[in-house]
Amino acid sequence: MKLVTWNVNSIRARLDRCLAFLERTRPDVVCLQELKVPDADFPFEAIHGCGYQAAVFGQRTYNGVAILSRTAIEDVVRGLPGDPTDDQARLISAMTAGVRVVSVYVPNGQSVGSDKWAYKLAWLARLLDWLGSIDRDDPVAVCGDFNVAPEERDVARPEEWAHSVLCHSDARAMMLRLTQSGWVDTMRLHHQGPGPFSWWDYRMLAFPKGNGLRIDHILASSGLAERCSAVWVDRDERKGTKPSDHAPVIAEFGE
DNA sequence: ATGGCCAATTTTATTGGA
Repeated sequence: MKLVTWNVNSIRARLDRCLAFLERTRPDVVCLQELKVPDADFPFEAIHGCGYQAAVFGQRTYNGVAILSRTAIEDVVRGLPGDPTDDQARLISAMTAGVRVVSVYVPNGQSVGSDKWAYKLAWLARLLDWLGSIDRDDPVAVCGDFNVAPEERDVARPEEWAHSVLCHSDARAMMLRLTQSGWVDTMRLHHQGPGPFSWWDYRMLAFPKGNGLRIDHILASSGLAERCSAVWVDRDERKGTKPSDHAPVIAEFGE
């Protein structure tokens, strides 16, 4: 089973690239983030034409997450529990291909100390609470843009990013709690770094200069992680015309 | 062997991203 997570930074702006990626890579399941469309404007027909079902939790302008699958998608749950006042479309979960799949878009946090920073930490705390209630013996994959580079080896230039919202110790502590509670960072099963990176800023020639960070992750429950045979980043997706600033992260699972 | 922000909307500026 080939599983992908990809922050596309607008599904409408990225549709052609997204379809070409599906044709070339033929993943079984794809978690998308930053759709930036309401459900009504999601390109269901084009995705179906590629052979994929889609479960969508969209939102106008910002956020929006989806799960695509070549097989049936069941038990779709939209939104992260724990705060009835939160109306941001940042999490969708569903059963497909024998796995509970979660597509997450963690808040960026903008700047340390801002209102958005507080929202990021509160959202991560809610995510940890919710994931704590899930049995890690079941096959579960939590995939998405976590907006956290968990360790120094996840940053090409750590000194440059030391004070950013992506590397702050409070955010890193949340990721550490996840990986210490039975959620396996699948990339680190197969690659010890530095890198591979999954995001490069559009500005300042970050990509050609190699100024990347690993902020997109595929976490697997203990039960699923045992089946993880390979993980990699499709770096080529960051090249060429109109790329997303994120590259897809891909994990392969046996059986 | 990549390229000097990008996308959406509030649209010829502004906001948020990360």
